[in-house]
Amino acid sequence: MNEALPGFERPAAVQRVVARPEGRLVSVQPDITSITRSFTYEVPVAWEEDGRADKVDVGSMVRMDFSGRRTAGWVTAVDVEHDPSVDVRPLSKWSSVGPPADVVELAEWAAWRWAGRLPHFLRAASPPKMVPMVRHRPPASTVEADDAYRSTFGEGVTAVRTNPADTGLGLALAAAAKGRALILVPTIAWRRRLARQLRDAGVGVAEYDDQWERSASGAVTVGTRTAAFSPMPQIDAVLVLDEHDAAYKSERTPSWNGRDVAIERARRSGAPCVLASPSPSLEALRAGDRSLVPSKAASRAAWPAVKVIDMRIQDTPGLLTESIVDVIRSDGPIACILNRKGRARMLACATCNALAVCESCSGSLAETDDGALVCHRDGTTRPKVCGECSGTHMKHLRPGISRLAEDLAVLAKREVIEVSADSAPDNFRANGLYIGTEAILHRMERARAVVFLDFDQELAVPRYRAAEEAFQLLALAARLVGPRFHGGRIFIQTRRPDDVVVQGAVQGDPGSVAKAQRDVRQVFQQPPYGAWALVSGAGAPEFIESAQSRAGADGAVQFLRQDDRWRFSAANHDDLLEVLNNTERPADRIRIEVDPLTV
DNA sequence: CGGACAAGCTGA
DNA sequence: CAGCTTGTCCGG
Repeated sequence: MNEALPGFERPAAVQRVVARPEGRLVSVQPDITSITRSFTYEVPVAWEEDGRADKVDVGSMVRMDFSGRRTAGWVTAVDVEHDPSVDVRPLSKWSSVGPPADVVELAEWAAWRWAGRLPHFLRAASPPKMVPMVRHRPPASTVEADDAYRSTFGEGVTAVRTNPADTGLGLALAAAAKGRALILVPTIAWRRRLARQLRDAGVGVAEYDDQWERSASGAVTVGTRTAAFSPMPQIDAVLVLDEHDAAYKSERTPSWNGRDVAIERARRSGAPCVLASPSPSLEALRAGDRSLVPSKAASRAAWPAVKVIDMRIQDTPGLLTESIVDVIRSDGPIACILNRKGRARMLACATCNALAVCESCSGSLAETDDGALVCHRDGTTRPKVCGECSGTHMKHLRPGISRLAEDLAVLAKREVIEVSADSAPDNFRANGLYIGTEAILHRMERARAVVFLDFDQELAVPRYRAAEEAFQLLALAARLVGPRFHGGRIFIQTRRPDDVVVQGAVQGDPGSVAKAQRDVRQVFQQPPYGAWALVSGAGAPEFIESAQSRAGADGAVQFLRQDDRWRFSAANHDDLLEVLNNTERPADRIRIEVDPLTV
């Protein structure tokens, strides 16, 4: 249409093609998610005169004409060969310093590892505002590591089990004592706190990504998952605090994990890497060349006192038992936890109080419309009969939080403050009684006691990581209430008092939980002893079909259909990603989630 | 992603 | 068969 109108020709720049390029040639990845390859451009000869040409390096952020429009991009290679069969256009602008060459390579690795697109990772690695230049500064580390942490940063990867109340400052200082340290934390609040503490201790700190330029100049860098792509010119130590935290995993596609990028980055830099957590993930224990755990006595002392309330032998019905009356009437901030997430209904036998669980997988059973019991995990059904005593009367165990809050107020003889995702108090009163979901544990900084009103719900979640997640909640509660000599107490109401997760907290022994989990995961080849990915979306059926024909009959990758999504599983990531990355993408959208947490 | 162009559809 | 929609390809 435009071409037909006189005087409305396209701008000359768009049509200009360099027939025989005179300047240096570079590869550029356009900042367009669906474009997954680089294209050759010329560095304009005129840039040689004013020094702009010297700034064009791998990672540089530039602008150029691409397919008829002006687009941003990253230089992914310099001094590339001229291919006479394609036109070469000049770069139109040098925009900013970008990620250094090793981070561009790291981003390429991450795109492979999570079957994602390169621009996504390059964005995470890029400055939020344009940076005209970076001056490298020598590391100004005058700190000395505490004796307790002096040998923590050794060769390779070390999984460190911390005390629940450990703020990570000691480890962070030990990392900074090594030189240019990269420190990852799960939340921005933690980043700010730790950066302030390090500054107070005399460490020059950059907070990623707000202080991108400072990070690029070589400062000790603290940040959340994206900081794994920080532009530090050199890395002498990597520290990941609370490495088990699900916040390290991006919930959007590609759902990459900052901890795992940090491990890879440390490996590539030859830097020691410490993965710290009060409840280490099996992934960290497996990735670690060694692990450091406190003695059983020290660990026990660092945990709060844990009181288990056996719900099978309670006289009063409901979740508000006699055993918690004293604590909810006592002083100090008290948190009562009742997770309502997931609408899974649970049933218990009216006669013997046994929880209705699946015989094959011990997932919780819900009641179907026609009165049978169905397992959330594997879908098996059985008649509404108690597995313990053959009783046929079942009671529902799922009161709502608001209802419970009223009863709790009566019982506690004080005001009860309800906390949920959308109604959270700005600050927690020193003497308040709170009830809500596990979000409370993430919001409060300190508590006198934490009461898990219905811990079976955590144990019975139909996911392979249920036990690990349940124990992480207990570790979080342990952090809030502090060690037993501090008076910190946790109350666990459960029908499974002997469960390894509950006993792990009672004994203050996370190791026993990890060991039990490891055995199960190894037998069933679950992560990290196998690699999983979920594929869903409109294009999924087509994708699965070509993936299956590609994987062939040798069976390196298995395919399991779960409703409208498929689970790919393989013995390791190499086998899994070989299929995921080399299977042609269908026209319809698909979502690939490598290492899903909620299966 | 988004422009270019091809092939398919529709109404007179 | 013009005029429009929908689909597929490809970019330096």
